[in-house]
Amino acid sequence: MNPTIQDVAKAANVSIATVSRVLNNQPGFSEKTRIKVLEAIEELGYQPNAIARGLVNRNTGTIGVLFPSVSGMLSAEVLHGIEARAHEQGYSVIVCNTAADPEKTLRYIQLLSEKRVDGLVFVSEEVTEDYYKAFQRMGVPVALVLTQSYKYPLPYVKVDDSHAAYTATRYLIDSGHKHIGMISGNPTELMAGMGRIEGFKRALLEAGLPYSDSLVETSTSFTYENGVENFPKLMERHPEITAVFAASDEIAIGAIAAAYKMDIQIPEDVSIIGYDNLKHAEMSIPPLTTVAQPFQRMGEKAIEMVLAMKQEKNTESSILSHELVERDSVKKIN
Amino acid sequence: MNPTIQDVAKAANVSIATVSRVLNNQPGFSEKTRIKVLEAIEELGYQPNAIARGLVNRNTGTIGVLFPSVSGMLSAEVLHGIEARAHEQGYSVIVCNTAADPEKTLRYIQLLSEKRVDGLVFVSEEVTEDYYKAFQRMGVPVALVLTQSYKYPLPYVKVDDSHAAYTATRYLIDSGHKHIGMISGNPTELMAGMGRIEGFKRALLEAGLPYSDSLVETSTSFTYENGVENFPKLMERHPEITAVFAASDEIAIGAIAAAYKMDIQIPEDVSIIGYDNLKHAEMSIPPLTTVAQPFQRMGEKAIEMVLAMKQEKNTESSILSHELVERDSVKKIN
DNA sequence: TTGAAAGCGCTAACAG
DNA sequence: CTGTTAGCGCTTTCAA
Repeated sequence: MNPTIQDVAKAANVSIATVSRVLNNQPGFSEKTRIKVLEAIEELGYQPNAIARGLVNRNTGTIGVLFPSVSGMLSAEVLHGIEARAHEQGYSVIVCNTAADPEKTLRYIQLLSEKRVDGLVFVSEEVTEDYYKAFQRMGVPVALVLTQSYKYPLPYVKVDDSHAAYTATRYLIDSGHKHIGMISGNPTELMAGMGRIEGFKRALLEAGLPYSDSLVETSTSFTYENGVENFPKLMERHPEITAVFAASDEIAIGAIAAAYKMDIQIPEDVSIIGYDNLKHAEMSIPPLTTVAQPFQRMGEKAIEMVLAMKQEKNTESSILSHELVERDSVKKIN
Repeated sequence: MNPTIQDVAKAANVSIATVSRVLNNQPGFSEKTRIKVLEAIEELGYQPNAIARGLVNRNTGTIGVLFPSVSGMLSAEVLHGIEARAHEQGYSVIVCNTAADPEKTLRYIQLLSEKRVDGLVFVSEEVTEDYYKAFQRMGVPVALVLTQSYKYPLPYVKVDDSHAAYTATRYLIDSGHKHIGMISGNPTELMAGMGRIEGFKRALLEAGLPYSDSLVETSTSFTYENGVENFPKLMERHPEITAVFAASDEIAIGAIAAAYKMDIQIPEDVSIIGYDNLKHAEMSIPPLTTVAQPFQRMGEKAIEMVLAMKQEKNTESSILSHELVERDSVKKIN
């Protein structure tokens, strides 16, 4: 058995209340007793029991994180930021992989609720009514990452997808391209999907370039496979295209692979710009020009938000700024 | 305030003991009271407090995981397996990013100890004396992943690196290559580094091919950058080389990038085989032939091990089998 | 500056 | 079948 505060008290010849006081640095003990207690602690190798502490304090010093997928670079980056800031602030994080499954998600929220986590970070998924109800029952702060809710007043952190897509497309236009296509992710993913298409469209229109829906090839998701599959389709329908905006780096890299097979040179024949700036992007051949999302920062910010909400009960959402990362997959033409 | 077991008891007109019984499905209540209690629970929206429960039961249903880096595909995959199996068995997982920093690691172990986690999974790092002492003080099962300890009796799960490296090299030899080089990771990382070099060497020798230390270019780590940096060095020193074994997929992809710049065609001029089979491998151009490590399975196995140790107090380590994944980065010559 | 004692919410004997 | 009660290890009044 681990020694308890009782053992320490006995060894130091004081009451447990006193031990508790020095442990928590609360006023009410002399220097002499402090030393005595500290010595006893040292000698016994005493470690406070965070569980007992949590029971009386009503806080556990842990935050739950819900991901639709924990493998995947994107989640890994966000998690990294979350973990770092959380631990820095004295919190631990419990990770849950919902696999984007509503039932599983609900079970996890329930679980985290029973474990009395002090807050929740919810990543990438849409907040359904069920989820929101569960959040309310928990009564702890919840922050959204890479998603937002129009129905429920939950603060979020993300980039302005539409704006970022605009930036990417604009870069293609400024590089001299006039025939630009897009391989989008799943447009029904309201959060990530629609905004990017919208930004793409706006950039084209604003530049006086013709836009038609056939210019965007929509995928079911944001994967490499989507890229290899859809690039050929897009090029077949619009052979005049000289540049494409991919809604994710994975799609972009898939597109590059497809192009390679079709004997289309990147960027000589067709330019490609990605979205995300994951590790993959710099490792591709050619290195991928892309719009960076600050994933780690998002994770950090999310923690800051839930911690702030614990105090002040409400926080602002934040739109983090994206950044264009120039590498070698876009050719400047004139 | 959340309703407590007291509230439920009151609402159902029974004692808290009875409520506890139906909650835990312990014998000692009639069907009628069961219903009553369940209704009360439903009505109040009662959720058992896992913290209180943990205090009396002396188990928290959580397992701590220590990673040297939480970003990085490799960790993400392992974590995925850990998370999946843990939750399946009713456990949650707390992730800690040690950044391979001894002090930080010690602090985390301490923290997890105070939080009374039921077990620990320790990934990729060497177990120092300090760590081991801390493990002992905690008195909970610890399983090692992707590392092992010769000094301390800690069960581990990994692949046989030497054997896997042998397999990779052998594949190159069987494909007709006679001049084979290697770009290794950090050989001072006893666990991952040495074994792979050893396996490489053995395959060469066994095949009657000449081996010299200059055939292996050692890196400081296992990254993409190491690959781009060291491939040219290796080729300069040994222009006769027609195939190289890279100690990680990232190194391999870096090497491919370097080759691309040097106008060396992969696999026409030089073949490359990787190690790990991360997502990157299939996304590279050309798709990378590599030796797969079952990372997810390792994570699952690690949880199985700590859970088994909770019962039987000792478990065997396990060497998972690697697998050669043929893609397009190795040319068969004759 | 200190200690006694009442919980935090729950489980597990022990009685009935 | 059911209730009473004694803790689990800690924090926090309230007195001394």
